[in-house]
Amino acid sequence: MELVQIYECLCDRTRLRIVHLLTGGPLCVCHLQEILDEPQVKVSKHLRYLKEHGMVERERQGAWMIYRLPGKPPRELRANLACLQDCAREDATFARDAKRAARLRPALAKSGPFCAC
Amino acid sequence: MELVQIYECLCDRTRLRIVHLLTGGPLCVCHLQEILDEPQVKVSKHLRYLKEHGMVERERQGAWMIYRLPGKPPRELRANLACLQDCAREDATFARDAKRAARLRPALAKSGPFCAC
DNA sequence: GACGAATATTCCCGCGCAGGTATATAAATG
DNA sequence: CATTTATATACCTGCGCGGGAATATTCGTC
Repeated sequence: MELVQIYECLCDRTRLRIVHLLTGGPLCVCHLQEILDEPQVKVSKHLRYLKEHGMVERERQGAWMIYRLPGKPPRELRANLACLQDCAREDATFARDAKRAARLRPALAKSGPFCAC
Repeated sequence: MELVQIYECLCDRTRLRIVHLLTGGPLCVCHLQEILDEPQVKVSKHLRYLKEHGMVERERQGAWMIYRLPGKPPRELRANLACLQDCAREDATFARDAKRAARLRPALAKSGPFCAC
């Protein structure tokens, strides 16, 4: 993985928020959509971008599509994700995103057929 | 400084190399140009971009223009620069850039009126 | 002030990306 | 199979960026 590709993935606000959220664990699209408060197509397209650039993996779970960070991230990615987590701690938007995610993750664990959105 | 702006500055190969080089200390444009082996206009425009985004500062020194990283970088920038330095250590291009810079910096210290290019 | 060296700017082009609208696919449910 | 939910894709638009060619500016030297 090229270092510059990591920065290409992070240089958009929405993508940056998504990656930061996935830092806290996997999420489905509709949860991301609700947390970010952005239109579905926007979230979906950024997820596609991230997937095509090796930044995220996805896995179908019934009607949901679960996105997660790579299981075995290369060293540069791990370093940058740690840095991102560190920096995000002082940012209001990132903090709010994380709080919302914490409220929604239990629903994912239950893994019912339909989303709670 | 917005976190995403840092990534915007680093998401281009040439800019990434420039910022990494400045991590090792200030450099003038013609030295950057020689190290990167890129046309002058390309280097100059990326430097302009970096300056307008608060990533670098510049100072005239005779005929030269010396570029450097900000004297008091905010926390997020410091963290990301450290991360970049760490990641760059394992990359052939960054290593070669740094080696070339080490050979040219003494000329900057002498600070004659004209460049040694 | 003429010249050369160092650097910046202007003008142009092409491409890729961000965003939106509408439509398509896939899965679960009845 | 029809419907609803979840997600993806196709198509269009506008804009900003990367890159090159040519020109301008700034500084030092003679």
